[in-house]
This record gives sequence, C-alpha cells and structure tokens, in this order.
Amino acid sequence: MRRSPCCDKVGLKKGPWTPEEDQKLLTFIEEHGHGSWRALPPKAGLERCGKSCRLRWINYLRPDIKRGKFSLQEEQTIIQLHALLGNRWSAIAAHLPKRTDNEIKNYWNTHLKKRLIKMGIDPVTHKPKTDSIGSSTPKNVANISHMAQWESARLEAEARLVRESKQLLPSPPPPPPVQPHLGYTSSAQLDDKAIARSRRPHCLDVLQAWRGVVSGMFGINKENLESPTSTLDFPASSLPIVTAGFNGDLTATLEYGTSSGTCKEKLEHSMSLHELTYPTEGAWLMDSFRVENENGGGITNRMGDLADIVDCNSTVAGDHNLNECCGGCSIVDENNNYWEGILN
DNA sequence: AATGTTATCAACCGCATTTGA
DNA sequence: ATCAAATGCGGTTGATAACAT
Repeated sequence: MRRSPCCDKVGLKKGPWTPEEDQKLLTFIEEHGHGSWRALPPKAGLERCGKSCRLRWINYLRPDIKRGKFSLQEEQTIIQLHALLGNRWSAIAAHLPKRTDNEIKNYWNTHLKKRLIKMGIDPVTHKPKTDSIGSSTPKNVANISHMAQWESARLEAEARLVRESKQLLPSPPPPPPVQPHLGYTSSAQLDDKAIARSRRPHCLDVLQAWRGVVSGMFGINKENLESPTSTLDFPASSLPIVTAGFNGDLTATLEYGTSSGTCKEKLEHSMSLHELTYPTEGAWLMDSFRVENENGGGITNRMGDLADIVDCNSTVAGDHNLNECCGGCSIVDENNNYWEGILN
C-alpha cells in the first residue's frame, strides 16, 4: 500500500504563527509527541502543513532552545566551525547546545559574515581576501592583518575570561569520565561514545589559523605590529627558538588539563597527531601545545581551547586522533610558518 | 514628523536524502 | 528494487523594527 499523498496546501495557513497556534502545537506535542508531522496538524487542530509545524517546533517552541544574544564563546565556535564545515548549519548547530541551525545561519549572515568581510577576511575561505593583498599598500595590508589579530585576540581573550570566571564558580561541571585505554571498542563503549559526542563541546583554533595565514601570507613580522595585549601572543619565556624551520621529526607535547601526550611526525606544513597517546577520552582544556625540533628547540603556544579526545583506539591501530570536528591545533613559528594539527 | 534605508529573523521554498510500502 | 511520501537541510524572502536623513 502506497502512502497517501502529501498535504495539499490549499486552504492551509501561512505566515507568522499566532500565540493560539503555538499553544495548540505545544499542547499537542507535550501530550502526544510529534510522531508524524504530516498527521499532526489536523489532530492538533491546526490549519498548517506538517512542514510548517515541524519548523515552528524545531526553531521556536522546543523547550530546550536558548534564545537571545550569542555569547562570545558561541561566536567564536561558530566562526571556527564554519571555517571547517562551511554552510553546514545543522552540523554547526549540533555543536552549539540549545541553538538552532536557523538561528545560527541568521546570525552568521547578519553579524559574523559582515564582521569578517569588514576585517578583510573572506567569509567563505576564512582567509584574507586575495584582492586586498594585490591592491593594498603594505600599510593597508598590515592594518588588515592587525584587525584580524585584534578581532581574534579579542574573542579569544574574552572567551578565556568567561571560562576563567566560570572556573571560580562553586560547583563546576564534573570532568569527563576517565575510561581505561583499551585496545578495542565494545558496543557499550560505542554507546558511550555516541553520548559523549552528543554532549561534548567542540572547538577549533581557526582564529589562530587566521593569524597564521594572515601573518604568513603577508610576510609580516608580528613584532613589527602593534600587538594587542592578548593571550594569543607567545609568552616571552617561550619565544620561538627553532632555527631550522622544523626540519626532521617533530615532537609535540600536548597538555590537556592533567593529561598529556606526545606525537612524532611531520607532514609538509601540517602536523598529524599520529602516535599520540591519551590516557582518556573526553573533553579537556588544552593548556598548551608545544612543538620541538630534534635540536631541542621549540615553541609553546597557549591554546586555552577545549579539545576533544575521542577514538583513542581508532580505525588504525596505534593512531590517536583529535576528533573529526576539532581541527586540532594551529601554531605560527617565528618565521611565520603556519602549522596545523590535522585530522587523520 | 515623514520618509527612506538598513538590519533582523521567522518562515517559506525547493531540493536532496531517507524511509517504508 | 522501485518509487512516492516524509523528513531534513540550506538558500532566500518578506514583514517588521531600528536607525538615518
């Protein structure tokens, strides 16, 4: 038996929802769940098509929706995720609890996109616009770079302040569960992973990447810039001492809260986080990311972002990845080379 | 105060994918 | 395996608010 035809749209109401309609939909879903959206409107006494009801519920009536101004942390997350995922709003929304894809999309189009454009950054590629490179004077180029740094530094620093202020609260959220590092994945573990993935915070360091790209592409020595006071700057005690541009193997030490790991491998201008051993899965506050060459030189970059460690025993034995969303880490060495921890 | 312009965001539309008869 | 319905997603529109002239 074939399904009955889709709702004919004759006589169905369109346009803004009235409070009465909202109440009908809310009451019905609270009592019966939504089940089939197509069948819902007549049952709920609504002269709307199921699609419209679904949209209204998902984007407005759901109880687990946060509305109102986006926090700096959320802004940063959206920018970072957009750099990785593009206009995949539902995927981005999946990493921003209580925000809808529609809301994020609107916020991107009305706020964030414009902000990037204003900064001379292509909102599609998240890189400085090439035409501005070609047509701008060195001074303008420096200004664009500087603006990008300012903006990234501002977001980063303010987000950090928020985090730090949260840490002062009396009852911080519990740390991620510590799991034994086993060589296999059971179905129960998979379930736990699925739950962990749905709950985990996500972040990338694309703002750092901007900085790297900006300074790298423009060939600007950041010391020549009026650097904003920013947590993004390398601390004086760990200024780059690398001399050979990372020739040879690299050893990276990553510290996640109380945990740490190391990796060795170099791939052109990216660094794969192979052979990295993590004691546990979960989300960790990434305190620092240090890369050293074989001569013992190295740089430390304070990250301050949350990094997720998942799939400790992933498809390739012995490889340990940052999760598929988190692009890992990006750093800029003293020669303005841009380094990025990539996904495997 | 009137008018024009810009910003915002809820909602719609069409297409792609998934589901299930 | 097929195909239409159902669902989900992203682009776009349009009503309204806010702001500028």
